[in-house]
This record gives sequence, structure tokens and C-alpha cells, in this order.
Amino acid sequence: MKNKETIIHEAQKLFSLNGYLNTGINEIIEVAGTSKGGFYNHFASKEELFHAVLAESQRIWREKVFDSIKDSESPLKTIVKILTNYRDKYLKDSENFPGGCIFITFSIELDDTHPHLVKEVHQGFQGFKDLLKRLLMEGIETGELPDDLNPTTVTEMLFTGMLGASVLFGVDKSQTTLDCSIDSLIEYILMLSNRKVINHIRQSIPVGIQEDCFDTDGD
Amino acid sequence: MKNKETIIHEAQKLFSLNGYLNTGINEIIEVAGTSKGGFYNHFASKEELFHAVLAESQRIWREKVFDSIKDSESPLKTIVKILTNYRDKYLKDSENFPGGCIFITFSIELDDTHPHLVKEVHQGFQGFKDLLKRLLMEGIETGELPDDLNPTTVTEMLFTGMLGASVLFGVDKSQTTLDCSIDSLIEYILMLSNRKVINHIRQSIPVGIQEDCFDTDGD
DNA sequence: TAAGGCAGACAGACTAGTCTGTCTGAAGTC
DNA sequence: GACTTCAGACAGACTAGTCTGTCTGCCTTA
Repeated sequence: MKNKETIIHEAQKLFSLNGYLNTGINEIIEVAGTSKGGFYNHFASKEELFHAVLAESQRIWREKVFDSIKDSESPLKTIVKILTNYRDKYLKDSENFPGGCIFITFSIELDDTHPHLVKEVHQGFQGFKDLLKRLLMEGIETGELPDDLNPTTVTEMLFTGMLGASVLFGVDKSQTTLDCSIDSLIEYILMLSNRKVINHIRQSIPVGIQEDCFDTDGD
Repeated sequence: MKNKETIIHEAQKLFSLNGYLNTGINEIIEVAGTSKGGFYNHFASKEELFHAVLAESQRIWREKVFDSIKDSESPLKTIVKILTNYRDKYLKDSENFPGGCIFITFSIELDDTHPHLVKEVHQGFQGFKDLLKRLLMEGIETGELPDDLNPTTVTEMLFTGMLGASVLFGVDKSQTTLDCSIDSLIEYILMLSNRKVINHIRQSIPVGIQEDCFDTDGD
């Protein structure tokens, strides 16, 4: 591996663990086995390294999350495959991302202080949400999902579930917890796929309702 | 407001926005309208301030999230109230937490580099999960929830959903998105509360299943 | 006068980035 | 093949500025 690639790879790991702002150039060059001169020969600034790491992370993310997904497969199968890929091939990839999902780390760390850096990250989030929504709408078309299902709501549920699972995994590093989180999401989307039953349920639950729809104790 | 309280309050806001490591003492004392001497007269170190801010944040969190929750209410009502409180009274509280959930910020930022600082945060996460699980089990006892519901799985789903909603809200600052995320969670728990229907669904969906349970295109 | 609270100069360790010089290996010439 | 030239990768001392934390002394209040 060339020096530049080594720097990107090691920086990616350190950024994933410590964040961008709290990883020093000195730390990076030490781990990468190079020097200030070696570093600044390849990168004009730390920020340029950030963009290189982000691009590489996105490449790996796509590679992992969309692994063995065929266009011919049903939309629902694709969503489930994305969820398991995200869990097993991306989040558990401690070689590239030992500190957990690097996009969440960047986002939390930089969104209020360095918005220009995370703009790209947020665009990635939005793009992924759009993809999920598109798959859900395709699922409605193919009949796998009920046609009164709200794709926006379900997309939000899936996406926040994935974000939350990553955060929690970063916290306790427990693969069991992670498995459970993602399994719950899969269960959720499969539950929705049973059309007759779900139609009946959803009719009685408008969005935004709070207390008055379940009077079990009759107060 | 006394000088010490002002420092804690302003530090809380800055930590919420920039994180702990990336907020300087100079920035804090400037916003708080004091000086190094004024600061170190009240706090032995920046770390001592961290603990003071954390304690204050936890106090506010409890106050907001458990606001107007009565012991007499049904477990399911309590869960829904916690979810709406979390959204409307805690996450939208830009006076105290302009940068979003401070516990997630701390957790993401510090879990790999300063584990001793976030230990308390993670204990708080666990305590809240335990509370949710207890409420779910109570709900099963009262008959609001089906008795074959897996409290661990549902707890995980609710908790990761809340985490994810906070992260996403921190990203796009859209109250609409936040409302949608939390509404989806409420919808989810209400969906589970319909016992007869859910029993039927859940029988056919074992945890951890992936592709082979929905052969819609028969390959 | 005594004491606590606080302002701000300061120390020393850190940061990102610069600059000078060295070393290696490829290309060109005899 | 032997020698020269030179581009560019790289090492590491350096600058300028930031960080946390210390210390002295002033100012207010009792």
C-alpha cells in the first residue's frame, strides 16, 4: 500500500474512533509511519484529508451495504438485504471503522461548527432515505406492501432505527444488541408487509395521535 | 443567576453544540462573562465542569421527559407520554440544548477516547432502557400488550428509534422530520398493543430471519 | 483589616502547517 | 555500462497560534 493510501486508511480508523477535530496530524503520521513532510506532500491541508477519507468511506459503505443486491430482486428483499448488510458487513467492519459509523461521528461532531464539511454527509443521508422510500413505493406497486402504507413514515422509521442502532453499537460494542436492533427493524418491515392485517390496524391510528386512542383503563 | 450556575448553563449549551473536547475554556468564560480566575475559582478542572454539566443535564432530562407522568396511568400511556415529552419538551428545548441531545454528543465523542467520562452517560442509557422494558412488561401484565411480545426487542426498537430521531434532528433541525420520527414510534407501539392481530403476525416472524420468509417472486 | 471572588498575565504543552534539506530512483547522454 | 541530472517522496526542526491550568494582585464587602 502506497503512503497516501496508508495515510487515508489510518486516518479513517482514527477519525472513526476519535472524530475529525480530535485526531491530530501527529497521531496520523505516527500510526501511518510517516512524517509531516510525507503528509503534506500528499495533502494540502487536514481538510483535504477529510474529503479523501470521506470519499473512501462512502465507497466502502456502498460496496458493503449494496453487496450482492440484484436488480431483479423484490423491493422488500432488497430492503432486508440492505439492513443485514449494514449490520454484518458495514457496522461490524472494525478494520475500516473500529469506532462505529463514521458518518454519524462526523455529523454529530461537525454539524454545528463546520457545516461546510458535513454537507456532503447529509446529502448522503438524504440520498439513502430517498432510496429506501423508492424501494418502499416499488414494494407497494408490486403488492408486497399495502397501498395505503405511508412510505415517508416507514422510511423515517427504518432510517432512524439504523442510525440509533449504530449509536447504540458504538456505545456498548455488543454484537448481540446490534443484532437485536436490526432484527427488530426487519421484523417491523415484514410485519407491515402482511397487507390485510396491517390495513385494519393503520386505519385506526392517525399520525400524531397521542393518548386518546387507547382507553384501556377508562379514565 | 450566580457565576457558577451561569458557567454551567453556558457550558451546557456550548457542549451541546460543539462537544466537550472542542469547547475551550476561553469560549466558555467569554460567553459566561467571566475570566479564568472566575472559572477556576469554582471548578478545579475542565473535567469537573463536565461532571457538573452532566448532572445538570440529567436533572433537566428527567424533569422534561417525566413531566406530568402519573403513577396511576397505564404503562402504554406512560410510554407514549415519554415519547412525546422527549420530542416536545426535551429535544426541542433549544434554550438548554441548542445542538441536540447532549448525551448522544458526549457518547459519540468520548466513548473511545475518554471512556471514564461517558461511563455515567451509558449507565443512564441502560437505566432508561430498563425503565422502558419494565413498562412494557407491566403493559403485558395489564393486558394492554400481547403476552408473547418480546419486551427486549421492543425496548431496543423504541430506544434506537429515539436515538436515531435525535441524531437526525441534530442533522437537519427539522421539527417536521422529528415529529414524523417520533410519530412513527408511537404508531409502532400502538400497533403492537392490538393483541389479537399482533399475535397472529408475530407467530410467523421469528427473530433474525432474513430472506426465506417472503417468497413473493418465487425464485 | 481580613477574606473571598475575580481579572488577566502568564507557563508550558499542545495544535496545524511551513520550510529546508536529504535520499531514491528514473531518464538521458556518452 | 557508467555517469549526470533532476523530480518528487520524505524527515524533522521550525513558526504561529491555541489549549488547559496557575498565579498574582486588585476590588468589594463585612
